[in-house]
Amino acid sequence: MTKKTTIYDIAKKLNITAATVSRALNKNPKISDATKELVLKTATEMNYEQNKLAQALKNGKSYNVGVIVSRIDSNFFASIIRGIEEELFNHGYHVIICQTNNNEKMEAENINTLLNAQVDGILMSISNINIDKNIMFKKLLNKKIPLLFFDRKKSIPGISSITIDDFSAGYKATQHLIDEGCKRISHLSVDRNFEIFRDRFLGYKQALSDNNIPFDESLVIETKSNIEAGKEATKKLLKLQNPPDAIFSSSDFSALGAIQELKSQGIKIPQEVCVVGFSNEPFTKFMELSISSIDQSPVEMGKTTARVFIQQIKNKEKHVEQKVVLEPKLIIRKSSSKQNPSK
Amino acid sequence: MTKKTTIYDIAKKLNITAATVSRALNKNPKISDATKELVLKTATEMNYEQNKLAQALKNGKSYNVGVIVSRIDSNFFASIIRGIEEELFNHGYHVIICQTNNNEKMEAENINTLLNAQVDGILMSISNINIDKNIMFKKLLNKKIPLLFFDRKKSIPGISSITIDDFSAGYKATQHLIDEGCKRISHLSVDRNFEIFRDRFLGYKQALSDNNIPFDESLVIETKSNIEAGKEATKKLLKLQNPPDAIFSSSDFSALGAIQELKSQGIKIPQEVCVVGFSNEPFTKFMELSISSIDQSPVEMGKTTARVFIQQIKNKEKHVEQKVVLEPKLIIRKSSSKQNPSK
DNA sequence: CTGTTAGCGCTTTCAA
DNA sequence: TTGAAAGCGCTAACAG
Repeated sequence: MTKKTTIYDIAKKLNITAATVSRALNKNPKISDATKELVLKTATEMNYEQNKLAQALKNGKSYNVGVIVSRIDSNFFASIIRGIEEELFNHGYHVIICQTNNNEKMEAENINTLLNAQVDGILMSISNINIDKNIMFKKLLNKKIPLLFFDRKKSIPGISSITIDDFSAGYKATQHLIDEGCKRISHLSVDRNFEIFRDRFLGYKQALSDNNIPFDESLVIETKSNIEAGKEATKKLLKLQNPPDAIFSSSDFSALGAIQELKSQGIKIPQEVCVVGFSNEPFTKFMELSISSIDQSPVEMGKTTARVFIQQIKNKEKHVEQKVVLEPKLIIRKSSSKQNPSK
Repeated sequence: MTKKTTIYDIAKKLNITAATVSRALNKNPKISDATKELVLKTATEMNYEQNKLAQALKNGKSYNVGVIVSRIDSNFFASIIRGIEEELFNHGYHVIICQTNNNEKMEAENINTLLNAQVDGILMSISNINIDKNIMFKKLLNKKIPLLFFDRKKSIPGISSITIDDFSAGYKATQHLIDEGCKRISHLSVDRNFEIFRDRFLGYKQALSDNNIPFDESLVIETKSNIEAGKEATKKLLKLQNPPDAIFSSSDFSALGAIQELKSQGIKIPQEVCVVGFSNEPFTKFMELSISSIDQSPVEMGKTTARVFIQQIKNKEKHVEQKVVLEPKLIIRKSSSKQNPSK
């Protein structure tokens, strides 16, 4: 519980000046090896600890990075953050996390407090904030600190983003279902104001078109990303005159709901209806009837986001806009393997 | 991209002094409402943003709290962090997350960088650090900033902890299996150097004893917390002369492994063997054969941890040691419901 | 109710 | 190679 030792204490003890101590500690080449060593030694002796705060104030660099997500207790975001943290830690940065619950007000508030905290950058999966009107967001854009989007992005000139190719993901999933012999493929979509969900939908549509399967509006239902919603949507689909023989869901949770509903109505999966989800949530693999899904390699996405951030920090002025697009992986499991249901 | 405005800029514009501006901004009661209003107004006009760094340096309070866990991409820890963040946000604190991967070196390093970053407190789920020998940890204990344990604690005088009653959890799970009519209950344990795993084991043992069921060493296997380990352990158990009719696992993942192994050997669950896991991971609920488990209410645990931290910060000197013990909830699902397998 | 002054701990010109 | 001095932006004690 002793008083903190500062560079002044070290300086006094060594009869040198604080500036020299500072330089020695920072391995400044203009300091003689002798004093360097001496300073380092006494520093540890006196239990000296660098005060990053003072350093940050002086240098205008806090070595803190803000990460904004809707919620952290989703495997997808948690994995991204894991990637970010691991990568950034190696560069001496700390990660401050903020949750928005998809609430615009919270998004703005988080940006605000992060800016006040003088973070060196903000990495965010953007949700409902209005990028044209929101004052906080505009303020953020005017800052010199890098802003990066991951997963959920908005297209803004000069702003980098790290995403997966959601169009390709939608396409792959749909093509796979077609390859399995499905003819009437329905799609459980989520709010298509989000680019990611719109792109998945467009990929789905394109795959149909490329295979000369007519697009049927009634087979597309926009719903929430949860089990109950998946059930409800599936109920509706099954009431159609001509019900689907496959469901591609933009969410693993609604895919699970769909499966539960299908089962409860005695419909065989995958024989009668194939199902593919999205995100490769852990549970999809664990189910007895394992669920096919799209893997977004979230840890990799996080690491990449961190790397791009580091690049931008290093390059100072020339913040080249980077649009990194990771390729999604289709994971085929039982819920959509007619050929080889033992898979 | 304009230069940051400081309180000095505001002061100059208003022909008052920076101190007054500071006071006005901080709603100091000794400032006239007139100037207060004026300052606030010009502050927003000039796009003023408080620099928390300077404030922190001056006050010795960063309003940052460090949270150390083994990994963030586990539903349990992610949920705890969710709770912590939500609660702390309301008090103006930010959460810096660190992952250790159960590695002592990383644990120490994280403590070190967090202290350098001048966090106002450290909330951690401790794993392998040696509290008697590790220099960094001792340094931490000598600090005036609060240290709190959640979930995985060590008993240290003066240090508060927020845990669940793991003994009770082990007891409840075992008692439930006994109530289901199981006679030979095995236990998949994890490294019992951790208090939590030891306590679960002890609860298990106590329940057996209270029900006059002899404790059989051969039914207890210490294993890792993953599917493969669960399978392996179960294989061993099934080779016993007198195999178990129930498995209580300290981990949902090894419980899942156990279930997979049992099934592959054609053993009926729960009719022939009942299974109870631990942690109430999301997947346990989603399985067709849903898995009974112990819910640790992680979000609540996080919120409670945050609240205790806030208390300690407010009470300054009198850091009363608090040992909050939350009651675990047994969630009975299909994997252990002989009576009512439809449950 | 407001101004003056000093300082949190560190870095960084400028000089020597 | 090192020292002296100023300042990052803010707050608090003291004075008026």
